[in-house]
Amino acid sequence: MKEPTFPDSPLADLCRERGLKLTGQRRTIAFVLSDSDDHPDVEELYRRAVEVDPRISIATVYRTVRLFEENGILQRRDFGGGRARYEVADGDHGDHYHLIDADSGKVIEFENPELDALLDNIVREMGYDLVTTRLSVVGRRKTKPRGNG
Amino acid sequence: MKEPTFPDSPLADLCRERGLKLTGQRRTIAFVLSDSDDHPDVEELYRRAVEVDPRISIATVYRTVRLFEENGILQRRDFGGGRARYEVADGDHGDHYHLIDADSGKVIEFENPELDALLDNIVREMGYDLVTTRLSVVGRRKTKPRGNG
DNA sequence: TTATTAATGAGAAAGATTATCATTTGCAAT
DNA sequence: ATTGCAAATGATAATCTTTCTCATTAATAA
Repeated sequence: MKEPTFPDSPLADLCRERGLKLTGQRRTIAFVLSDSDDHPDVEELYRRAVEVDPRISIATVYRTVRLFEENGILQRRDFGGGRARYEVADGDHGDHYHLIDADSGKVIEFENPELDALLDNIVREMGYDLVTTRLSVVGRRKTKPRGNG
Repeated sequence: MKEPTFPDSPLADLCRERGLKLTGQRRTIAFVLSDSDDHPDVEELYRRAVEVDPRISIATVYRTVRLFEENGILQRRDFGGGRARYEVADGDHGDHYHLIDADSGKVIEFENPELDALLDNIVREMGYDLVTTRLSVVGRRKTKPRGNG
């Protein structure tokens, strides 16, 4: 049998809480996701999952990632490059945003309550309730902002 | 020969200004784009272009759209649904943003100087110069905000 | 443990985009 | 206007990501 043993991750618990069947594969993928603080694509998630349990197929990673997204456990992101990337969804309040370094492509996360409030306001004044915000700003590192340049 | 006759569009001029060879197909695609105020995908652009000049292939639309994006003439957008969508790039100031109706998928454009300023500020304080902002908020139409519901 | 129903694996299929290559075209110089 | 040549195009093959199919396997409740 050789089932790999590791504790249930926070995401695995969430999975159960939502009434989703907690299969071995989902447990593994949830574990891997809870362990990640970056924005892996499906291919990368598959690589990490296989390290934990080789008895997993990429089709299942695709399926699970979609399931988790539909259930608000994951959020899909598009940073260009043709493939979707995923990260654990934020809680009820305090979305976070992404700054992408124009030169290196590096993704830097940030939060900003003032921005949260402003967006909420703008959307409300247009007659809508805010559901999700997808914001990424592309920036270029400033050339030594100190002194007189 | 049967070359369709229509004036050079603003985008065609831009194309020339950037030193790009202005072929018949590019002229047609530029014309179609200048004429569009929505966010067509490549398939849709192809449809519109063929109406103007049937001697055009979808491969060329893909190529042109990529070329224009690389030269800052177009901006690629991702509204979900698996295909890239395009719109004419904003000028130097005043990006615009998108509100997506969660139920209908309709895209509503808006501008907001306060948001422009705040984003600029946030990015600057992180040590970057803002290059592009990609913001779309998903919202759900409020259930009759009048009275006491 | 058994039944039931859903999930999985492996690969085929679909959908979007890019590459290939022979042919055509824009454009600069004649 | 003609010529020459590099670059663009058309048609289609190839690639890449994601979804689907279906026989097999596994999770949950009784």
